[in-house]
Amino acid sequence: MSAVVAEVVALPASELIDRLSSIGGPEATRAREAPSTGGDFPDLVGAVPGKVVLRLAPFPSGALHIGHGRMLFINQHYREKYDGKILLVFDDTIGSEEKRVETEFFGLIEKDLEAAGVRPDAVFYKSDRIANFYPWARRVIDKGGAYVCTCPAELLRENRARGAACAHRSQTRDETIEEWERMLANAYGPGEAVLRLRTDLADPDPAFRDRVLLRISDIDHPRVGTKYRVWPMLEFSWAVDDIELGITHVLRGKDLVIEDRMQRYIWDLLGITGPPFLHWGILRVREAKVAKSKAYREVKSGLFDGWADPRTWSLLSLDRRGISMDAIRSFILSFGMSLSDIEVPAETLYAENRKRIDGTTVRRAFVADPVRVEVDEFPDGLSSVVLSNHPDRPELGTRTVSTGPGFFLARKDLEGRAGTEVRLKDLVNVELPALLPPAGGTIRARFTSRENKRIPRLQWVGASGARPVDILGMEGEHTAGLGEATLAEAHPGDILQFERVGFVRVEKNWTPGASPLRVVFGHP
RNA sequence: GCUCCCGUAGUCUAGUCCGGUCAAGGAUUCGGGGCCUUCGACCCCGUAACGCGGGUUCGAAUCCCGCCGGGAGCACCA
Repeated sequence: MSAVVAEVVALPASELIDRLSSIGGPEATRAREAPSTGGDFPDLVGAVPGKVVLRLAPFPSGALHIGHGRMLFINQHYREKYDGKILLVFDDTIGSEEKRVETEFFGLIEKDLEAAGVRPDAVFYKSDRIANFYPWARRVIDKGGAYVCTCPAELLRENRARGAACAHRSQTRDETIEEWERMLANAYGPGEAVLRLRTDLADPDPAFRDRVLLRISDIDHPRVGTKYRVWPMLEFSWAVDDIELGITHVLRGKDLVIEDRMQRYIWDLLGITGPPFLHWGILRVREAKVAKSKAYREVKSGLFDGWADPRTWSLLSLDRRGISMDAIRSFILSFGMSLSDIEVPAETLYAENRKRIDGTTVRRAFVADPVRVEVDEFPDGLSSVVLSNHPDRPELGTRTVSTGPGFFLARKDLEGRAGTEVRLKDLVNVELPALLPPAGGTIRARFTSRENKRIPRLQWVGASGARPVDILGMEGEHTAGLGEATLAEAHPGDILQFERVGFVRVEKNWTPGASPLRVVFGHP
């Protein structure tokens, strides 16, 4: 029975509703009326459970970031809903000078997917499939749907804006075939000739007028080198591969809407019925200001600490900060398939993560910029104290830490409190001296009482056994401080809450005399 | 400028297709209180929204028209 309950509790609300509805009865009604916390995901038209095939198509030029996360988790959501398959298709056509394919990112992206728990059912590389695009191009040409244009790119653009035809547009089909063969036979250099789709120059959408299907590039591809010179554009390659790979539903960002129309246009021309398209809007996390290209530069230059640097906001970096993929998934799915562009504060993601870790995360004391405080008249026999690991969760146990008379307090906590009585949290009350010391100095405070007074309560670390700690912050900055002695037992991967600082993830354990405890700041 | 898309509280979202059960639900933020985690955890309570103007209707967040605002595309990038 309990196993059944656990299973039901673990189900996403949408699936719960589906299942209850299939059972029928009053439960179904209640579930349907229950308020939804998540976003809305429409049914996929024509989807047959077990037969749905989706695809992820990243361009290997960087680590996946939270925006890509939306692609990942939406596809994953539908895969689960319909018991479908997900193909990972690296969109590694030749790109451009600015946007290059790099080998290292194939592995990195597969790692990202694994971390996200999205296991593709198969992996493909566009670059393996280039030759196959040529006969398809020929089919389009045979239908009279394309022509070879040798206009310079700028002229092509101008004509497109004006809706003007160039001389090449009136090519006969045979001429096009001949020119196309010449393109394939290396008669043209890069930029000298392209195969263009013949749409309608009067099309109201200037973006849709005679777009380019294939072009010539001599860029050295990391997987296939210079084996091919004629490369497909994204739209054409997908017009082919969405059919060849048997994709049943294309889910993509709304920046790609015009590509839908291109693909459909080509399919109509060839008498093919392709899959339907669904889109989502742009998702931005307010704090994630670093653009992908900048992150790329900073990682390359070494200014950032690799793709897991917190400043990249890559999925890898969030994992490093102890933000679970499950939290990221819920966060992302809460936006549904909305087409409006959204900017959401990172706090919303943090809240999602907190729900998962707060109840199970032990509390530890840490003070930044520590000031040594000697407490005069500190009670004899109070050499240690038993503290709860979690204020509301006794089941998380306790730990014993050694106390005074020597302590470290955070300088920030001391500021403005000279000469006042404060409480060392969970311990004793002391009176601070009238003057605070310069950096590195020691102050003497005086023990006053042990009663629980409602006065400012300060975080403290017992001087005996205090461990050095280094926190890597979200801006890549390091904060040095001291933590309680129990931190000697913290291991890489542990998630802790430094009280009044925030949740951190341990990256490197403390080693006597060699290394401080290194942690990465997660979130408040 | 042209094309397409989107407008529910500070932010995100449910509801809009099939008008009444929505004097609009949830999350987060914010405010107040609690707490030996004060600011920034956690718990409790609370504030807060249908972009504007017309129309249809007994009745509109939901349907129609106009306006305004925001975004994306207009690359031989993806």
